[in-house]
Amino acid sequence: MLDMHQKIKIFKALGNETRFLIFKNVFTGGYTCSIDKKDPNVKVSAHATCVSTIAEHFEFSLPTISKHLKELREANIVTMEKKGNKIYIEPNIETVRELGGCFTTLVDNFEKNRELFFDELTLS
Amino acid sequence: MLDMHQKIKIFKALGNETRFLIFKNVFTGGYTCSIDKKDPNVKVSAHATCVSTIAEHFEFSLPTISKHLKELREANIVTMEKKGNKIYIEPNIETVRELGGCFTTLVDNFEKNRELFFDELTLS
DNA sequence: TTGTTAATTAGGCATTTAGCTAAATACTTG
DNA sequence: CAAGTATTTAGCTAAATGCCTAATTAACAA
Repeated sequence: MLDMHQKIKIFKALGNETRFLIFKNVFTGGYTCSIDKKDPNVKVSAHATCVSTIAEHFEFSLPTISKHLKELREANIVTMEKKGNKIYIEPNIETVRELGGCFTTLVDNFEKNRELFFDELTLS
Repeated sequence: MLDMHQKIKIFKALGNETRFLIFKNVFTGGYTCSIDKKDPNVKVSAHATCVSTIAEHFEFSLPTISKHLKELREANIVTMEKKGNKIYIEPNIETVRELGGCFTTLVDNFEKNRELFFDELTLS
């Protein structure tokens, strides 16, 4: 389960346009660069991409993108794995799934509680 | 459907501990103050609470809480309705539900695409 | 070993954010 | 209308954020 501070970290990470777009890119942009051009046998996964490849899609400097990626990693919504001198980045599906679940649970509980509340009213 | 900038606004709003806790309070703290003490017939909803009641739960000044609430409202995750000289605040369930759905869809699509990707690999 | 590529760290600067107090606005009540 | 209650606005400051360039680290390749 994600605790409060983990959730806040995730929201802070995604609450910036650049990081949001980087996150999107990690999710959707992986196919074109998932396999190392020089060594097609090196497959990290269907989606993995690397820091400089992501940076190509942005106007910002590489250090800026690197720093943003660090924040996404610290929020645990992407994973980074070093292979050779590259770092491969993937979305952390488990965390994203859990976060979605939190919202769904929140809404469900709210509506259940609201029902209970009005039930009590009609009884009294 | 929530567009990108709406989502970023929501994440930014929830990516601050104070606002996160205010949001939590709007969700969970409503029962004790939902009915106007002086006029029990004024019921906004099972959950509505007001600015100063929320502020009681925090060490911060009222203007600070007010400003945070404004940000939550502008992110469209709470609604505020004026009745007399009080403002009643409720969670915006529809937005929260939609946000949860976004994450679920994201995860589902990712996994579907991953399946497709590996299917293609085995075919070739 | 020397050069090249990939990424991070350090340090600096401009902007934004999060808090405060004091003042203003809006509504209610005597 | 005057006093009281609820909330927002204005204006300020300290801290955090987001960006940059230059320097550093790490791995690979000739």
